[in-house]
Amino acid sequence: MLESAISQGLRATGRRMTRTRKAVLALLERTHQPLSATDIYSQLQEEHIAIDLVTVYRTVNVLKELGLVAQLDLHHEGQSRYELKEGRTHHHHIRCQICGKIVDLLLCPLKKLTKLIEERTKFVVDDHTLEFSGFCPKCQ
Amino acid sequence: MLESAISQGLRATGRRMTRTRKAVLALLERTHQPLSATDIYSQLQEEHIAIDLVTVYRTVNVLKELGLVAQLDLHHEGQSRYELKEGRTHHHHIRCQICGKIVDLLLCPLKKLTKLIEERTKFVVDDHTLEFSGFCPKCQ
DNA sequence: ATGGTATTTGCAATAGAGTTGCAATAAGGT
DNA sequence: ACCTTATTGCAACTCTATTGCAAATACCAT
Ligand SMILES: [Mn+2]
Ligand SMILES: [Mn+2]
Ligand SMILES: [Zn+2]
Ligand SMILES: [Zn+2]
Repeated sequence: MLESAISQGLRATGRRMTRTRKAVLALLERTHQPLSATDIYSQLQEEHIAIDLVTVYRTVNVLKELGLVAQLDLHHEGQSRYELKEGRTHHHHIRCQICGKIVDLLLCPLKKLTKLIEERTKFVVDDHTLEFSGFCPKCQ
Repeated sequence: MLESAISQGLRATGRRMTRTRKAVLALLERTHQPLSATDIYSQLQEEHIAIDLVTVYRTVNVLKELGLVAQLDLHHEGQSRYELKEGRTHHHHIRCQICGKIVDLLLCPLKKLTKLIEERTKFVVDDHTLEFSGFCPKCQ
């Protein structure tokens, strides 16, 4: 189970598995859209799980430090979104400009390009972001 | 000259070419890095050109509406940057994680990929963002 | 050149995302 | 059950960006 596997990662860095961390993890686990901090906050409110918004921020930051969660900064969305990495490989997203729906693109086409860029720019490439936006089937 | 060409675009939309718009345009024209609003503000301060920060924001938004300026939201930079489109074609950037240097990547490798994504997701793709980060030659 | 009018500007207030300080609470090893 | 240390909630705060409004200014018509 994810929760106990994660407890280990938490303890290994002197951290503790808490009620709020369980709740955030469980929500991310069962949700298939990347969620913003306020999404997480209000979803847990609806489920009558008491958690402060600041705790949501601290929780996603811890999970990010442990490498369990990816932070997405989508273009023209004023806030970050978070999704579990668990199992899933590196991938990118497309977002509908009308309804906001976000779909995974289960591919990353940038391996070759990275080498080309390193040759041309003399940078060492460490990371990249790639995101598409447009109109989903329902909103066309 | 850029300024008079732009005056036309401004007037065509019932707008006016002003002292502050000239100053922001001239700065973007002579600078080769994408600039944030506060960059523009403080650079003009140094040049003893009086302009309020809110006017900088309003100016880049107008230039964006006219299609003269591109807004970049780079990953993990809390603020947007702006660069003139004048002459330059669609392109992407790489940023140094140490010194913040931003270099143009004079290519966009996403035309074929866009079609593939449209077929797979049934979205109509309208836009994309692509950005690399790493370590520049000096900071390695 | 002068005047009239709509646009633009600066200032102050405001909004929204995210962070920080600190006392109270709770996790978990003993 | 106890003790120590990490975590939480609340409030205050930071930072980027936007909005309302009165004063200033661009620019068109005279
Ligand atoms: Mn995803
Ligand atoms: Mn550029
Ligand atoms: Zn990728
Ligand atoms: Zn492109």
